[in-house]
Amino acid sequence: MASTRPAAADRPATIHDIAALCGVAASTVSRALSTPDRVNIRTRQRIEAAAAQLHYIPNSQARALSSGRTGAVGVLVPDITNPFYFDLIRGTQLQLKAAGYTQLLVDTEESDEVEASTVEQLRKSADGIIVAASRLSDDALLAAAAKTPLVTVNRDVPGVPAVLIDTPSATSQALDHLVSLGHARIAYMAGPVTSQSSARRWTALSEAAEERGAEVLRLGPFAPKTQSGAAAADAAVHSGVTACIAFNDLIAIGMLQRLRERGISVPLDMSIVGCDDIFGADFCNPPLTTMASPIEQAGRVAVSMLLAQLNPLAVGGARTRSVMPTHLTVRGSTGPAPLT
Amino acid sequence: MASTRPAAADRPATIHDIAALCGVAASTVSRALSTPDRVNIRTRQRIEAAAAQLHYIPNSQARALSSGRTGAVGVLVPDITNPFYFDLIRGTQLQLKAAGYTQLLVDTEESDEVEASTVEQLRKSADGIIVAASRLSDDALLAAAAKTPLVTVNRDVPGVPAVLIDTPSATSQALDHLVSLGHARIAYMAGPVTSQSSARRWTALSEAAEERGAEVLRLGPFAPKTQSGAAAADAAVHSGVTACIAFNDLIAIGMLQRLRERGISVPLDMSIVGCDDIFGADFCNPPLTTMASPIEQAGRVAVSMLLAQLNPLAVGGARTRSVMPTHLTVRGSTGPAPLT
DNA sequence: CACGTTTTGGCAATCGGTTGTCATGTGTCG
DNA sequence: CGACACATGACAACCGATTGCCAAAACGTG
Repeated sequence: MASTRPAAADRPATIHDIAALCGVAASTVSRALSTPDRVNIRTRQRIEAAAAQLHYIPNSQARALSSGRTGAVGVLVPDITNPFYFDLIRGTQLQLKAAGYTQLLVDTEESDEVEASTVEQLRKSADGIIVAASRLSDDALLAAAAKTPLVTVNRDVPGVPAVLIDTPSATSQALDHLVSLGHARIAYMAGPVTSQSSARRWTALSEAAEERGAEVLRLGPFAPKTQSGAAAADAAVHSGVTACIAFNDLIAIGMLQRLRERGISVPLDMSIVGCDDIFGADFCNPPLTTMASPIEQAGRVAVSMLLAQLNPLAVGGARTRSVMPTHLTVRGSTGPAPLT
Repeated sequence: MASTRPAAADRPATIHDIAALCGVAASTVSRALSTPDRVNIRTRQRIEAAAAQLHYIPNSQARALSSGRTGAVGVLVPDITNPFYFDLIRGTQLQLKAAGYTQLLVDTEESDEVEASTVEQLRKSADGIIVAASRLSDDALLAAAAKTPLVTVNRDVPGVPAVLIDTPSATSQALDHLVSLGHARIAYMAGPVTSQSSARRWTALSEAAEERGAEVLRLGPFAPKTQSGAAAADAAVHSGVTACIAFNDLIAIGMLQRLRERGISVPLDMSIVGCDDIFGADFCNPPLTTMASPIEQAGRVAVSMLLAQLNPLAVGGARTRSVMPTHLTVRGSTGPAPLT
């Protein structure tokens, strides 16, 4: 049909196109689509019909610019290739999508600098941020949280909403498990020095060990990668312990491989406990005894907490801290202590 | 200092703040920052100093709105939790960051509908799109590529730039390997029906089998998850083959687990070949013989091809197709055919 | 029927940049 | 020394939506 409008080009439709088609003002279209109550139901239906007909998709940039809300949430993880984060990412992705948000996933490469600059960057282009296993200092996190809605995962800083995974308590379970199997000298293969969860876990472990009269020693730090497992295994063997609790499954799996290479039997000569129950923990050789937790759920909870900050509609203050339970999953990598 | 300007608030600095500080127009600031040559070097330096002093960070929304360029690239994968994509994602992330782009990672949940709507969505908020293992039809992909710069990975559609992983040729290698071990009846455990790589691989495999006088049969389809491995293993056992080539490592690993449960020895009773050499393929039990390729590099190449589309500065036409080599990595899951 | 109240919808400013146009100012050359 | 090209920077129009403000319309009531 011959139209007098400038161009019904192939270009995506805007509210102006809709307005022209309906013979109303662009602002009315905007209202009809975002605050339906402020507009006559019949006008609204005409507008909705026109929007559908034109395959209208709102321009998120423009919306962000004028409203200040971007509809995006940044999710920062230290290492995308660490399977631990798969489930977390999956959880955040699902929950964010359900709420109509877009996930901006960034790998901070275990670097506090990348993390800091990303947080700063995201302050403009995201409505909120979820930071997993932050490498930032408490102060930096606190400052960031003051400027942007932010939720941490596995990082406990007073004043910053957080989802915590209760590995410390699972650590005691792991210790009990090993002690009951007759192990008396146990090593903790520590994670990065900047990792708060590693520190918390070691504290819990050494306290629990004292109560039970077991001896624990701390080795490392080790990078949370399977490659570090070789060094960890060698350190463990050299230290003479009969059982190890690793910072995470990656290190534990790496140890398994190295010990096998060295002809040291797991669990006959050495027992290994991992942490996180990542992809692979159930099919490595031997299958790994590890501390499991509902990671995907942690991601969902983190999103919920963040959204509660963004839309403080609920009267009661939103939960600002959530602790995910963790339990020990016993598989084949732990067994009775070798006879001396 | 007492300033006459409206507000030196805590709010992030804009080019207007810089302009006011330097006593020039905002447009000059814009030019100084984006087209430095168009501005006097001394003015420019003053502006740059002011920008640094004010910790100026450009607002990406505003920039996107007026320039049309968002500085973001969408990366679509069917399943974030599939380890195959870790390396790909890592590759795209690194290369994109190096080029100053932001990665928008989306999990399309193996759904063509989600994929289609995401592509449409991203058309506005990203400068280009990389689609891994697309579930869309050739026509849909072609149409999308016409509207948005787009590169596919592992999906060959004429007219759409693509990075292909040459698993078909590796499939022949795998077949040779198995035939030389004495296997005569071999099953291919197919992937999703919508997966083009699965189809291509089957074609290559059946052709190669004909040349070599081996018998191959196709079982499935199976979902690319370890859970499907159980069904795959049972189907393989029932079919009476002595060796299987699986669509990917997830299925292969699942088969390993199931066969172990059923007391069938790998590789004594059954040989298994996977594909992708994902995380876990080297430490499962037994370690998996699999077809390996430089996935991270594939991600980087995909980004390069996309960026070449975005900035067609090079005179010669950009490469529109790139094939990544694949080779067979022999580990413990394959061995001589059992004596009949 | 007049008046007050509530809906309803239009106008225009605004978000923070980019970019085309144009008026200067500077330098070079014949 | 005049003419001309070019470098420079100001102005203003946009990009596509949101939103405060106000006027017109619709409604109800006495």
